[in-house]
Amino acid sequence: MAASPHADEAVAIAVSTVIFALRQDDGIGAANGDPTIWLPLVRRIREPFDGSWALPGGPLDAHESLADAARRSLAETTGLAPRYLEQLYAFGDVDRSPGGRVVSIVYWALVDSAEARRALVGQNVRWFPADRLPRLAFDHNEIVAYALGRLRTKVEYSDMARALLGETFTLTELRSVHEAILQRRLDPANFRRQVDAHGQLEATGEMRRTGAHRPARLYRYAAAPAPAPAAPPSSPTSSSPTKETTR
Amino acid sequence: MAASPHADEAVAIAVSTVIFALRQDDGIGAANGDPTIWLPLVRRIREPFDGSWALPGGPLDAHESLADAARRSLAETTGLAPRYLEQLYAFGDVDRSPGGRVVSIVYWALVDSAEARRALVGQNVRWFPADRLPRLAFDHNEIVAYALGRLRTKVEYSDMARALLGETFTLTELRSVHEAILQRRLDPANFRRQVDAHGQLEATGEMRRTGAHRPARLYRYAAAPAPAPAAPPSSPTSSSPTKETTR
DNA sequence: GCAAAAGTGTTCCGACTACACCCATGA
DNA sequence: TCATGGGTGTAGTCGGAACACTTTTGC
Repeated sequence: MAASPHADEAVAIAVSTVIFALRQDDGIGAANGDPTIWLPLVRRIREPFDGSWALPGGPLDAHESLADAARRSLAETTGLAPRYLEQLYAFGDVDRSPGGRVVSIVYWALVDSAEARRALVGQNVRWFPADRLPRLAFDHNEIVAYALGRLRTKVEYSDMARALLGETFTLTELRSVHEAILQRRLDPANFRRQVDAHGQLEATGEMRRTGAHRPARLYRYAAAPAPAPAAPPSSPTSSSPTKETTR
Repeated sequence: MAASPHADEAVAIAVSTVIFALRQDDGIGAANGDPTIWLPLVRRIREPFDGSWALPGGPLDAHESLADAARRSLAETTGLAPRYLEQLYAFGDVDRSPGGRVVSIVYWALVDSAEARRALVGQNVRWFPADRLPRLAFDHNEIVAYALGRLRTKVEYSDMARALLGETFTLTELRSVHEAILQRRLDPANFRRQVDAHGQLEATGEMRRTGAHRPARLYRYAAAPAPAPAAPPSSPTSSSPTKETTR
């Protein structure tokens, strides 16, 4: 049944997700300590762009919200359940998809390293370092670049980096997350003061010992995560924009 | 191309715009100097919400970009051509539109006062003060509240306020725009230093004399507007997200 | 003891704030 | 000359950046 008088004039809606995780290794096998940003892509198995790598996603089901569609397609294609999920942008240029007009509502997401290892990697799903991507299907290279920009600006003023870590962590681990995203070194002393000035961290009392040096205190987040993709008073469970997620 | 096996499961796309302007008067007729934020709404002439006020908008045409659809529907319903236009958010809750699933890609826009006076006000188009809206159709009250939040956070770090003013203006006029949006008084001395620290203003050499006091210098913006809804390197004319429009 | 990372202290600087003060005009 | 807004000067405060220094471990 056609959605408009002219069947070929219908506009399809798709929901895709740029999902980030940190990995220690460099892809060749050397775990050199400094984590870098990786993301999972799925190989397309039909035209257009058959064989190309693309963002996980799929059509919007009539009975699910946009965020639910993002979570579902993510689970179906990669097996991943993100800790953080936020709408990025709606991409709707007329010519962005050869062979049919598609508006893509794109989300971006974060998973911690443990969850990332759980991904269903295989013939058609693979992790790529965010700064060394192949030529992707559609306008997905641009979309990833935009998502990376958002990740980098948002890590500086929100607590969203916590979604990339486990329950407890050292300040050096938290700092290395920020360093991986911002791609520059941060002063350990100043970083420490900045994070505990926000008063969201509490020491667990435990220590983590690694290497030939003083052990580090372990911390956890005391406060709930900043209401990132939470809702304005109205609809608490479904998808609504944050008070101000974007600057 | 059928959108889905069941016609009633198709998801429609609409594009709507929250468009802001400043007005001196208070709606009753008293021009008391302090401008306030107003926005135009259109009266719905069919179900659902027949008779209710709603954001200007309409369906997405298959051959136009999202931003073009926003501009077109704005021109058709209100006659307005905004100076500033940027994507706000895609609203897609399942139950937001009784009688059919609709995903609304919402833009927000600014017009200057001269353009605002040009609007086709009539039986079915009227301006409302942004903080005293009636109950609107759909989730449009929430959408306006979200857009107001974005306006208020963005005015503090971008030059987007210029879209609400004419070619030349005094610093007091520019400051009163900020005050109207932020709903608080700003120190004239500090405001002056902040704006010219950004180095975007240049004095025209002209003066504006109003009232029984020292005339004020007129300024204009020297630099091009910050690339608000401009494009990452690729597509210069069409709709792409800004480098970082959202915080 | 020595290297290395954890953690503390201190200084400098730039941005924002508050507010005192002078300037130019119309009435 | 007085009221009013235009415009300048200046001292206080706050947060970030830089970096010296101490602590605690493994070897």
